[in-house]
Amino acid sequence: MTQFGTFVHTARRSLQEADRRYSLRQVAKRIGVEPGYLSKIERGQVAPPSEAATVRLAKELDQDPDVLLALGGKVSSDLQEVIRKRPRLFAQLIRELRDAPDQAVLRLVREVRDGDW
Amino acid sequence: MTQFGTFVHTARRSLQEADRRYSLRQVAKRIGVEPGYLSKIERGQVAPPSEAATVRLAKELDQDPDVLLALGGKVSSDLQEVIRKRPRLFAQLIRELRDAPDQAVLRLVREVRDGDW
DNA sequence: GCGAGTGTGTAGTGTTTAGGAAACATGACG
DNA sequence: CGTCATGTTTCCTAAACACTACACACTCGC
Repeated sequence: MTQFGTFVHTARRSLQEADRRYSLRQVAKRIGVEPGYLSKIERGQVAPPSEAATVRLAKELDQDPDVLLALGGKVSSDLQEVIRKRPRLFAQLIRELRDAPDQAVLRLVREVRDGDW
Repeated sequence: MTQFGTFVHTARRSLQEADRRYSLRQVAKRIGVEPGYLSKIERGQVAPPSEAATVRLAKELDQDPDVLLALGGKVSSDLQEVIRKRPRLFAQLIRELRDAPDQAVLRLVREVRDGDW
């Protein structure tokens, strides 16, 4: 999963260009990990961090946590909880949507948001 | 999660009543774990087993793997993969459906199955 | 009463996860 | 030159995960 490291590195670099508070060290400090660890993460030398750390990192870099978690091979635990509460229902829905085009999924989202149940 | 152990124990016992091939030892052997381990699982003395072992157990006991995984605090990795491929889309949909009644989710499932995209 | 089969208790094992500590090298600048 | 600040490297580890090995005790059928 070098995807993860590259993504983080690129995002941070881009912020750093405009604002030197986005050095590796300062970002590491703000999200509560050691600089050495963040360095290894960016270079893909270690596995992506825990869910909690990933979310802190995403927020710090102004990225979507769900996307960053996905790059790290994870799924947010609050989503998992929703599924676990009604496993048959959600398993069926999600498998059904595996090959559906984005459009179709989006339509469902809207349909639900307009709360017509 | 003693839910898990109790569920497994009950399911196995019920099968065992009619068919003595469903002793703890024989089931353990068929799903490829040590009897002592399965015993501890049923009594909640250890955490629920890995995803792979859970699925084998579910099939052996003629139960829905997704349900058993859920009882074990897990979500099937193939579902996770679907989500990880389009994290924003699925995160939004699932969160939107968190409080929706079963009826509403079911309607979506049918809607999608009737493939109207 | 003994052998087969049943479930259980204790102890220990290898692997993975999720990092921390500290030293090192580089470059920029005043 | 000295001294920041930057990123990197090496080494280490505590805890959780997912089990195995094996001895023990009980009971049922013959």
